[in-house]
Amino acid sequence: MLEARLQEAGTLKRLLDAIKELVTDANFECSEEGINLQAMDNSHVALVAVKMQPEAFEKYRCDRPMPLGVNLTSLTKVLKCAKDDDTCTLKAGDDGDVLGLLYEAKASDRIAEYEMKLMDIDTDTLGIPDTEYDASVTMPSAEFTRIVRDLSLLGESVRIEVNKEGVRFASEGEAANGNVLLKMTEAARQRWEDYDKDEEASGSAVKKEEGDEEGEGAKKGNVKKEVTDDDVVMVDDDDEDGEEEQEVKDDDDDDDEEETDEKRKKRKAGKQGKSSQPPKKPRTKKADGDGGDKGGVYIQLDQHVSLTFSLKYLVNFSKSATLSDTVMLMMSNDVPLLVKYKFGGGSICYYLAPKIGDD
Amino acid sequence: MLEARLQEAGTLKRLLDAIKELVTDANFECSEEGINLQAMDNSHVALVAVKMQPEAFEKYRCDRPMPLGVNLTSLTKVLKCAKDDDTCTLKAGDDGDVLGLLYEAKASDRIAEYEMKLMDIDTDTLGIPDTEYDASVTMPSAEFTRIVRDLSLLGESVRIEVNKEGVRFASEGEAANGNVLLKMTEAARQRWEDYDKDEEASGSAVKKEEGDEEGEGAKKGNVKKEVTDDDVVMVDDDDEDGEEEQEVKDDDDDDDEEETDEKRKKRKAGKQGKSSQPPKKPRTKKADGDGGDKGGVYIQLDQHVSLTFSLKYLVNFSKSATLSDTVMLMMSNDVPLLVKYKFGGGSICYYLAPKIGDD
DNA sequence: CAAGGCGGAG
DNA sequence: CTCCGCCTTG
Repeated sequence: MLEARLQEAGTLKRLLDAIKELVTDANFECSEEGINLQAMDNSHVALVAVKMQPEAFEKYRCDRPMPLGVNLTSLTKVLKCAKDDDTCTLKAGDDGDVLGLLYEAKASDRIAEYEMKLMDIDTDTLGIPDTEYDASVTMPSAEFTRIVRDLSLLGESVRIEVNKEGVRFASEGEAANGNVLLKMTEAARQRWEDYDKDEEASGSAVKKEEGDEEGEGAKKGNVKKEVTDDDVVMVDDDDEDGEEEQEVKDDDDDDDEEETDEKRKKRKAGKQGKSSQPPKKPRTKKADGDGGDKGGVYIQLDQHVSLTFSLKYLVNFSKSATLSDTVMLMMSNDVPLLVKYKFGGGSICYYLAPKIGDD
Repeated sequence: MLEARLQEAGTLKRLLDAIKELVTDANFECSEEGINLQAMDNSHVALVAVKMQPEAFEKYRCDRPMPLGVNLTSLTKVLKCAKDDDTCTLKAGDDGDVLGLLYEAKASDRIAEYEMKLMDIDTDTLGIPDTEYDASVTMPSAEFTRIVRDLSLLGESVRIEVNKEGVRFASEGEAANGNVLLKMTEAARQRWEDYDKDEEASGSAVKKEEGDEEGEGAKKGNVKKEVTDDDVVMVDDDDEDGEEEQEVKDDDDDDDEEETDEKRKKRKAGKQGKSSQPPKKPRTKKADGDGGDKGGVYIQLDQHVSLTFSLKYLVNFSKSATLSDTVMLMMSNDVPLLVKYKFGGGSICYYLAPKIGDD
């Protein structure tokens, strides 16, 4: 029996908007670990993996692992019936042939219930290579969206080159060639150097994706559980209170002359939007001399990489910018690119193999 | 060698948006005088002439005249890759087979470079008739956009009639006829009576367009203006007093026996919209009483003109409203209409021959 | 209200 | 397979 209450139906709506064009049917693998979805895109070129941990939910309960085979087109329709700020509760019985959705308006003067038929889906669960990436680029998701959209006007593919000064996106087309260079900035480094750490600590590092799959399929109860459900509720409440107040006050990111802890947190709240960035310790140093509190990229680099990808897919991936203000691109030569968006209590990862040669 | 740096890429983007549907390929004639473009529209009915003087640029250098044959569709794509407030630098070598575009974010953490292939274009440079226009109408560009869009819903063409009281746009269609009358106002006169002078002084009067092709505008001065301001003001005052009645009479010119409520309403609706026409205040007195600071038209008139044009083209021309709040319509009987928009350091002129007879 | 994406037709 | 028109989204 599954019961998962999401504070904001909008989260789920945006999630489905992000992947519904890539994948039409997928199993929502529900367990006490949360809900995971993994699927090849329709043309079997890209892979999308969504993870929603119990923390993503206001309340989460799942007695035993169960796969819920969902037609995403149908689910999208059903979700359209929710208002973004409705509370959304997912329910499934142990037989798992129907998914119930309950929408409750915050004012609780409106309750809507939907039931969606589920289906059996051949779960061709693919192992995701457990890569240590040579290069990791953390950048504003809107910037990534913009770049791939721009370049897709010119050509079919983009070469992404990372060195420690910056990242370059380059495309060649019939009518024109173009390249965009984003420089690493100190401000970006400070903003993001711990961005992915938090997640590893909480047990959902990139590398773990594969393990999860096997865990679900093969054994049960064996899964790591660093987080208890009780914690989830409490943490969630805390966030609620704190964020509200902070965001109200937040109207100027500009004036960080001297940075107080509070200001710093406020700035984060504003900057991250709906994303989940846990507050990080105050950093007294600031050095935003290189300008802009939104631009810039942060790069971690073991080795120079240069890879070519289909823009069509990247454009599709970039739809997830609605879920987070930040995106990470993880690359190693000759292995699939990982494009990762983190959002409150979860993440969405896209994998795309590089093009070989210069086609 | 050409190097031209534009403060805001948005200017160029808007310029291309304005003409790209009319013209697909054109030569950018670069010289130390600036950049000029002149082309017939695809169906060889209209002519568009763009001028960007060196002052339009933050930095401008062009060692020797060179024509850059540009496919505007491609250029539009490349320009889409710039953010509106990026600095945009155009570069071309002396061989002129490639146009380089460099976009720099103001924060300078983002640099994008594009290279566009150029082409050879048969430069059928057309002499633009060197007309002394009998009538010149200066008005808010948004108003013009609105009027031609409105009327294009009814019919194919519009008759533009100018007398010294105002300008009337009239269309007839299967389902309905409509006409919009804009009156000259004192406020508009004050706003615009010198509007085109500046340009004359700086050597780019309307008549000069043709001259520019050959070299430099030899002469200056264009619209004759025998109309005295005094007359205008007085007339305007009269209008103020008897606005309703005057309009009735105007309508009578066309066909009306007597004014019905319905007609009256139609006319008003047409006249107002988002436009200028300030609500008629009870005859305050002087001309500035008609005071919107945005509405009204300014008319210079030697001779009454009445010409008919294809609305389809005018609607296209009116896209340039993104470039300027003001548009000038210059007319003489039986010669092409000139629709002119001026913007920082440049101008865009459209020429369209009138329809003959009543087709 | 305008632009981009999708679907249908030639 | 390409182009045009309709529909949806920002």
